[in-house]
Amino acid sequence: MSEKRLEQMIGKLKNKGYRITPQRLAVLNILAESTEHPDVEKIYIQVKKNFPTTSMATVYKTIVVMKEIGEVIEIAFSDGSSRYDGNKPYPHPHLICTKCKNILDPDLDSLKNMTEELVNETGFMIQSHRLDFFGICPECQKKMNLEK
Amino acid sequence: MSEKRLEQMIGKLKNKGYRITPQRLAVLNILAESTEHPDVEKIYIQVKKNFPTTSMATVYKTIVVMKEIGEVIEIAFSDGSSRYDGNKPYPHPHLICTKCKNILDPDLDSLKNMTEELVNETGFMIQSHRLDFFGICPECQKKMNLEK
DNA sequence: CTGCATGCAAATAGTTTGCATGACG
DNA sequence: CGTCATGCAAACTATTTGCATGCAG
Repeated sequence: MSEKRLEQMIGKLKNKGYRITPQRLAVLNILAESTEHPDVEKIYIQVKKNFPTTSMATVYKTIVVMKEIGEVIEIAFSDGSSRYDGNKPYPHPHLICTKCKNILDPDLDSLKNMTEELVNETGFMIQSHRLDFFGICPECQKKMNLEK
Repeated sequence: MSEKRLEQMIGKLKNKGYRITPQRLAVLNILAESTEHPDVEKIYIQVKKNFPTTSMATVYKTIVVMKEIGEVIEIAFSDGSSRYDGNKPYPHPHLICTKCKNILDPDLDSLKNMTEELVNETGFMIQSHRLDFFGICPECQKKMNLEK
């Protein structure tokens, strides 16, 4: 499944004339496999396990390339941090726990209707969107109750 | 109308024990009046017109305070830039033109339903959200057609 | 082989902080 | 008057860039 995803990413890279290096592959692997929307730090740590010489710069450069060719999306937060998603590199809703920082991808079909409504009302040509919900996940709610 | 908004902001500041300085007032004025979601730069330029000695640091510090007391929201984008809204300092949808960078506040009542749906499905306790649509506004669409 | 990718270090940009001075309450 | 805010400059942090070397194609 995410095996396929990795193939897709590699294919697109080759198509665009980029080279497939071991470091890039390692970064792609994490971006393709991970459904947890990792940040740069996390990717870097992971990549170093297999490729100890890898530099932060390479991780950043790889992400820039992947964003450019539309195979990775960035989710930037107001605190300056960013998380990345190469598993579903298209706009989709996020459900973010402000306690444990986990990010889920809920299904929200009604979003399509909302977009259509917006087009009709405003005349905008919609290109993409961003929908994040912030809250406390059930697990963290339990923990908070126990602490009291 | 936004006169009232300014009063609100001032009141909250006083309540929390913060002082009302001319520089803060100037920043608050812009944040309260403006429906265009200005960035720090824009606020700074405006404030300098009336208070030439004002520093960037003061603008930043004022924004930090206003965010803390919930009277201003920040909209951070993936390119690192941020825009601020003191006119409607609560979560609401944005409609952003990627050409001219204008930001509108559309009405989308169905968002409430969406949130309820989410709570039922996931058990999350929702605290806030962020909903941005990116596209081309009607004016920019016209310009693009003329250029062809 | 040729040129793009790597990785180190230096540069950058936006934001934050420390501190002496000034002014709100 | 005491304390907090200002404004300058320095510090900081995350990201980007330049360049010599390495390696993919």
